[in-house]
Amino acid sequence: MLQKRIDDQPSISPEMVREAQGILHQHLKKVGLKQTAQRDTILRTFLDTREHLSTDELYRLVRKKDPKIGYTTVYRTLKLLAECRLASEVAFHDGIARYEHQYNRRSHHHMVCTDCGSSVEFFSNEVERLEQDIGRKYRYMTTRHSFQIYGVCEDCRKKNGAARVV
Amino acid sequence: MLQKRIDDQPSISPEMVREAQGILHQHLKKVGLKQTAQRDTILRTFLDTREHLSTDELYRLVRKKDPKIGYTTVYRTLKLLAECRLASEVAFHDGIARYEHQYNRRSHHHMVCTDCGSSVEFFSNEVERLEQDIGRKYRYMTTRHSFQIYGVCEDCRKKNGAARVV
DNA sequence: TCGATCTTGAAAATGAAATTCAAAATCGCC
DNA sequence: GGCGATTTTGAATTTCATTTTCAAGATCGA
Ligand SMILES: [Mn+2]
Ligand SMILES: [Mn+2]
Ligand SMILES: [Zn+2]
Ligand SMILES: [Zn+2]
Repeated sequence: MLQKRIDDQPSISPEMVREAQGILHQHLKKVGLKQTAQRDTILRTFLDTREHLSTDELYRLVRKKDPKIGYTTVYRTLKLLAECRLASEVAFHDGIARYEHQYNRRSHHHMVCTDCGSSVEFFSNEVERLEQDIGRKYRYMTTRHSFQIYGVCEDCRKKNGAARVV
Repeated sequence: MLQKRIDDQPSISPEMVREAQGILHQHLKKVGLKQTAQRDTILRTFLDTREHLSTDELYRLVRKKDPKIGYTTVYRTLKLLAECRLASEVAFHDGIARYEHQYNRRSHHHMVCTDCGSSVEFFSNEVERLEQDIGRKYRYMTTRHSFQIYGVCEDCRKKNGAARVV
């Protein structure tokens, strides 16, 4: 899946990788789980990307670093990363769960092309504020929100236009 | 699933049922499909509710009116209703697709309790405007958006608070 | 009425997510 | 360093909503 990005952030620095691993290790200790080489490999592979990865996509990347790591472990580790706020699930409504970096990352939303699946990220303070306002109004203790815009990107409109002429 | 409602609209009038059926029949003719008793029964059952129904929930209601109607027909008819804008899918992220009335209904969004699954509806012009703004900015032809707030409702907080004391 | 076309619904297939379980690894403790 | 209780791993299996299949039945224009 293609990714068009608004911000062109550099890949994550070694210090941030160490910091992120520290967060994972601390979380593991806190909930009585154990450090493993698999979990570290999966975290490092995840940090190496800036995409919105499905479990399967991350699994394929992890396999290159250690072919013995199984799909189930990747699936379970992604849940762990979400637990300690290193990753968060993004809903593109294509029927599969996707994850992206969350640590040291500015909160943002996505506009998704329903033709090619590519996406752009955008920022909106209004949406953040709305969560607070509506939560207060109806006495919910809000935890998160989900906001996506769907449409057809310029490239796909051009392609489809050309196809129609033929 | 419980439904707390902001607006307390009366159940749909006979005129609106007729009107909605007209819209379905017109759509069927337009795309070369046929009128059937099953489709009419499913539409009427759907209009009788004001909930956010899963296919299975609607199927159970339809069965009471005509036990011979199968799950697959309900599933397919809900897609038809969405096609002709009588229904729309709502994403509560509980793993199943839900549908609600769309015809003559003000556009709105949902705040969902992650404990009990109940929801409140709210209105926001800002969100509608944001779809336009972001679409224009990144040259997407936008078709729709999806916005939900998640949290814990007051009732669930009370219950959990009580449980904690015990 | 006729017949081409569409519909129906039980059954099967699909596919992502979740669970199972026995062998292997971790880590606090001595 | 080694012990052993506890957790992890990963292949295999299960789950479950959704989607497809297909043969018998219904629709509707001519
Ligand atoms: Mn993103
Ligand atoms: Mn609603
Ligand atoms: Zn596109
Ligand atoms: Zn609740």
